[in-house]
Amino acid sequence: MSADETPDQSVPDEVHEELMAATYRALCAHGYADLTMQRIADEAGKSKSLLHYHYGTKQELLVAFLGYLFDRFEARVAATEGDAPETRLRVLLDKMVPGADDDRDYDRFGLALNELRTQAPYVEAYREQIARNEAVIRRRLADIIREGVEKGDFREVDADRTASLLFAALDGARLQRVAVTDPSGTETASQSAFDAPTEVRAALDEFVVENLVREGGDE
Amino acid sequence: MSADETPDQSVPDEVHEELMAATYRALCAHGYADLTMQRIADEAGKSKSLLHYHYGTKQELLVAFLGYLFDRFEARVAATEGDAPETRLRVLLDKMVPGADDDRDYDRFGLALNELRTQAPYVEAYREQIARNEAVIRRRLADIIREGVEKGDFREVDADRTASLLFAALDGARLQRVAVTDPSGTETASQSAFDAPTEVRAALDEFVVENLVREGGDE
DNA sequence: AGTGGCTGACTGACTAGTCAGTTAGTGAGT
DNA sequence: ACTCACTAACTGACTAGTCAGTCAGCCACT
Repeated sequence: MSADETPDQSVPDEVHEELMAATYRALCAHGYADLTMQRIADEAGKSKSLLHYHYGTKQELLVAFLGYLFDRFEARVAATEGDAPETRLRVLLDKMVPGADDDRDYDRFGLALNELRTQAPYVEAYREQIARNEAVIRRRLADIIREGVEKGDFREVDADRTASLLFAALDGARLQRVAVTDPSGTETASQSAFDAPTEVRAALDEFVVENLVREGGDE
Repeated sequence: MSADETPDQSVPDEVHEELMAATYRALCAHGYADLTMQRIADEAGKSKSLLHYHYGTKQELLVAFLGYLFDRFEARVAATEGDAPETRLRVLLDKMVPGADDDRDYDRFGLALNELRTQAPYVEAYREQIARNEAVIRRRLADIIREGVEKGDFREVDADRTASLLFAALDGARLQRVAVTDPSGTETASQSAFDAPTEVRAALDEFVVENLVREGGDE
């Protein structure tokens, strides 16, 4: 089935799921820089050797993990198919920058994922996997915008370019929140009471979404 | 106990400059994850012990380095003072996302700096320094926009919010370019011939800057 | 009785940080 | 001018610790 990215070794689905979930938890708990095979093993309640047994190297395990994440994201996004472009756009944007109401440790995870991503330029296997994932997401954004333009809901804009802006801005916003936010909960520095993702979402709505949507005929 | 908490004062200017430059080069060459005291020392042609002698720990050395970077950026930005808001805005944006024509290893450095930044949530000393730096940059953006609004060059927008969007978008763009770009020069994956920063700059010009600049009466 | 899933003990490579000691320079007393 | 005392800059060798990856063998099946 979806045990696609691990070519030779057929990891039993049940074990695979368990180890991927353990990797997720370990990333949330320790971040990528302090992620060790031992910590993942501890999180799974299994031995470190088992990880090597199933995935070979740490790098291969993490590539498998990226594939696992991608599958999950795709599944979530596919659920919105069929809705109106504007709705789908807003939902997708919300999905990419979870508000404070969302999953508590999503922040910690997004943080760790960003760490992992910064390693992409140095690790070809990461780079491939990540580039593939992001290209698909960006394409989805562009498709939604294109659909909106065709249906007449949106102004005639360059869909790819607009998608790039949205993607980049949200990405940057997430990065900023994450960089300034202390995961232990304490508020830091002088510039508090300022939430980058919220600000950016508001600005995007003002400049892009509102600007995109044609006057008249909604709701 | 010789190594004190105040590196900038205790380290002789000449040596400080040399070691900071060596740190810069070491970051370009190896990235943050593979940055070791030995590599910095090698780059400086000095011993590893010297780094510890002057800065105490690796963390303190890197905090000093962030301060060094910040000073340099401030100096560069201050040079544009006095120009028209629109010009200053465009120049500053260009400065934040260097085109392909710019410094060759700026890409590699920006990459390493992103790595370092992702460690901010885990290292309070980094977080403080980085938050301080970014707050000042964002404030500069906002000031320029505010000035533009006051002079009547720009539409009446929320300066802080707009600055946040610009900052976040450019940040995300830089991150994306960097994540997909292979530092060794080889083109990767299918999605080539697409430069995120360029796309985003274009989109920002379309949605924000053009939108910002007054062209006679509208609204 | 043999195979796949799994483990504990181990290794080799590597790293931040320490420490005793060297070198070069400065200034004071004679 | 020549020691002597002191100090800052600097180094090589070392410690203590971490980590990915290996390997011989255990256990539960069939």
